[in-house]
Amino acid sequence: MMHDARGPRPIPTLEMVAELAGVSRATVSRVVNESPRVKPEHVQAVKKAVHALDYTPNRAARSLVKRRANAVTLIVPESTSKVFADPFFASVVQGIARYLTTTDYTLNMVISSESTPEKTRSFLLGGNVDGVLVVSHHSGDRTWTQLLGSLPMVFAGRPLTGGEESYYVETDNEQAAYGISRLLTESGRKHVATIAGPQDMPPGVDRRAGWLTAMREAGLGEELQEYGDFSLLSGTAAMNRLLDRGVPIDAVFAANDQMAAGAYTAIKNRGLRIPQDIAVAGFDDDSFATAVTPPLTTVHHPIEELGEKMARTLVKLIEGKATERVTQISTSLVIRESV
Amino acid sequence: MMHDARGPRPIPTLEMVAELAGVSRATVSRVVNESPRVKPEHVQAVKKAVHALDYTPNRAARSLVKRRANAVTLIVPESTSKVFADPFFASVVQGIARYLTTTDYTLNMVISSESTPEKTRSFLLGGNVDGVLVVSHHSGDRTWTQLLGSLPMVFAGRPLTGGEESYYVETDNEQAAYGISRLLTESGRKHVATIAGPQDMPPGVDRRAGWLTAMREAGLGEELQEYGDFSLLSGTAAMNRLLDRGVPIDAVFAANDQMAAGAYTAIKNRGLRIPQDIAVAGFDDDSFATAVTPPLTTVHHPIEELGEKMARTLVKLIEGKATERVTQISTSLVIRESV
DNA sequence: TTGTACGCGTTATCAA
DNA sequence: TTGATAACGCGTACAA
Repeated sequence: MMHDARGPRPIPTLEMVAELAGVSRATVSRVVNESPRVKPEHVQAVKKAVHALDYTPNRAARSLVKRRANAVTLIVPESTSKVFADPFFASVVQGIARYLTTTDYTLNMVISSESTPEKTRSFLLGGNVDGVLVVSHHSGDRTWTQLLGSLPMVFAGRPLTGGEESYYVETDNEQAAYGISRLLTESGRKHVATIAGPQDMPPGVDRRAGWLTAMREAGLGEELQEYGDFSLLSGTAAMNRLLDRGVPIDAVFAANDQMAAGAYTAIKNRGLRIPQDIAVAGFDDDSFATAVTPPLTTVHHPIEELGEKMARTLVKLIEGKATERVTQISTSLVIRESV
Repeated sequence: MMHDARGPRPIPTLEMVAELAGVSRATVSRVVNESPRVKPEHVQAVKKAVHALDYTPNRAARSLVKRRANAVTLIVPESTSKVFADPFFASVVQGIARYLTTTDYTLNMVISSESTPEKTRSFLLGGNVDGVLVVSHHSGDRTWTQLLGSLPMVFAGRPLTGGEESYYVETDNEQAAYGISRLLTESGRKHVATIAGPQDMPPGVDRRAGWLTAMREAGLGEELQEYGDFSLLSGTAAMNRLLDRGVPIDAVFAANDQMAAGAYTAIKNRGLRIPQDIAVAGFDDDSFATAVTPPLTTVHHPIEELGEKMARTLVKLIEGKATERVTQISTSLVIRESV
């Protein structure tokens, strides 16, 4: 019995398929690309050969002639990556990747290190990529809005700059924040505070606005505001500042779950009970929401879906199909035990 | 004043650079690839032209001739992605991406959806990728170990199968677990329990082993073991089972921070205090470690570094350079307030 | 030290 | 309906 001549299996080419199937390369190409006018028996022969050889088209060769990379790039600003405790990023990527595997676009990631913006820029503009996805908390980083004219781009969340022309997918933060704040006021709470996010990010601004609307509607005061940076510790600090004011507080809406979790610490440290003394509501429904005791009542924010829709929009854009410029993600209330 | 003739800027080619610099394409190519023997003045002229045109080599064309994709793929098994609450994944990717931007490899991600294993396989074997990184909790998924002979691969963590031949980066889980368990015994605790991870994953096995060694060394019993699945809720459940045994417990080592955080809930619900009544130690130093009260004493696990080393190893492998088959990541103790 | 010429694997054009 | 053949942009023997 002979040895297999092992070693790295040579990568099959279109030419090899053609030979095996007894047709020309052109015909194989047509079959592979599902071109209509090919004699059925040839189609069969080619498919059989493709299968036998386990042939996969060479992306590089294809890109070269089609002048298209069939790839989209996900940009992760370095600033985001440092605040990585946040489950947001992973979920968005998840959604993006999952959708893209159903297309034949490849997803590649770059960390836009401040050190080499040049390098990133020319990579993007060098024809290596058909489109760009930007996930950043400081959404719409100036750096990238410049690329807007040159390359299809989709942002996660409404960019602060260039919002009029750019494509993005966003949650209706204001509406959702309003909804959960109302939950607080309607349950009879009279002194409803908020721990708002940074006011230089849309989610920070909008979630605060939603709270504000609910307060006005309920005829409650607007004084009980403090700001955090979406981190857990900042939530604790903000809650402490609120409690230090010495005025009654019987509920608080935090602009995300991490800050809500932080608020728990401050509240419990003063011997106050959740929700009996102070009701707490959050936003995002991330892993922190169930990590705390009592489990947090919050806004369910389908982040993976956000990623998926970003990718879907980008692909349409690349292929020149009609697409909404802004896509809304819908949220829902998750009632747990903190209100 | 004339209008700029805007519109999508044509992508500059090597040929255009050559023309502008007044040399042949071959010379430009040599300059771009830092080939030594080029007349200095030509080098200057070419560099100038490259800059003027903002020229970037076309990856596709380059791949085609070099028969190399200059790309590595990160595989995320779908099973991992469903348990996405875990900060582990994001950090690993972070580390990988950050390192790769310093090389000229591109990082692309695929979710290995169970639905299309074929597609993934032929993508990988089709010459579109020079190497593969696998990040999975059930490390060394059978699916991928099959590729071992055909493509350079690096795993996050020691694979359960194929561990003898594959390249991987891992934390010395056992040593670290031993270290933090000793912290418990040496502080005078006499009834030290563990909430171990699943015994079908190396981190689960090894962290438990480390605890066991510490117990034996201290002459303490080995009975106080319960298992979780690394999730927060499983931590609570396991701790409850331990407490329900009705025997004394004055310390517990959880195999990760999430389970430790879960244990907090169970402990507090019984009116016990941390660390006065029960000391708690975790593993990973992830965001949960500081999210809980009191802050968790744990093992600092530099996950981003793990990602970086994976990428570094893979690149060496691809380029045929010598590399250790297994790389160890070192940990350290983080003393907070739970012990 | 430089340039010419060929080939990488694929698709597109055109003639048959 | 098919098959030659010419690009696509680049690297690299080889010759000069």
